[in-house]
Amino acid sequence: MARSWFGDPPEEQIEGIEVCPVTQAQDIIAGKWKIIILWHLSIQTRRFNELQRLLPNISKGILTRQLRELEEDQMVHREVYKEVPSKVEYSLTPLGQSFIPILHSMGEWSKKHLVSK
Amino acid sequence: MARSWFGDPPEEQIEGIEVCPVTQAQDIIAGKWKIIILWHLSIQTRRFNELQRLLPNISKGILTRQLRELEEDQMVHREVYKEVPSKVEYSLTPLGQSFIPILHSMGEWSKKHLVSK
DNA sequence: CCGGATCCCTTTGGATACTG
DNA sequence: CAGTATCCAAAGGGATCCGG
Repeated sequence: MARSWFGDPPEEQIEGIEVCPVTQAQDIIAGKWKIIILWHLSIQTRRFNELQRLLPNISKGILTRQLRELEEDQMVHREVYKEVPSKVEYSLTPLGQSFIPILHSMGEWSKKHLVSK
Repeated sequence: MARSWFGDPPEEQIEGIEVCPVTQAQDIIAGKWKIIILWHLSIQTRRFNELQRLLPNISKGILTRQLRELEEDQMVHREVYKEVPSKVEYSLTPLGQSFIPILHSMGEWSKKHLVSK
């Protein structure tokens, strides 16, 4: 698309409306299990296997990936213990903890409005 | 998946922990644009074209699909005006409105914690 | 055995052209 | 204006295998 004008044809936004702020959050909590994982971790620190058992039918691979992504987004902390049967604990980072109220609101909202859906 | 056992083989849950409640919510707000759309509608009712312009680069097809899914989940109401240049307005249903506090919390959280991520 | 990497398939998102 | 239909690309998810 050639810009055949001089000057600087502005991007033609709708009135000066800025991009809504939830876009960032959306990005972090996307993924089929992210919110659920965060919710469980908001209750207590969990080991890998515990998480897997808590989640309906998630596979190891997926769980690993979702956790890694949450780690990259600074939401989850991963603590590896160098033991014989290896042991890894996941917990919320400060950023993750700051998200807890929202998680619990969502939990309440779910229980209240989505009962038997 | 056939249950080849008599009795009722318990699902081998970890201690009596029930499925976390956010699962339902997760399902509704999954989808790349759902939260963003809901957020915009929480500010005011919008027409199809307005939404399309408010969202960065969403295509008609996707926008339609996301809106339809939100409609199925009773989050969004679709009002069609039988006029010559057709006109459709989207707004939040009562259920959708009950979700507003969470949307705004997420917005605040985003602004506060994810500034320049 | 625990945790994770790999591979493959399904689902989702997206560009474009066409319709009422 | 507000969609549908089609086709394509990309992401996401899941079974299996690998390293300690």
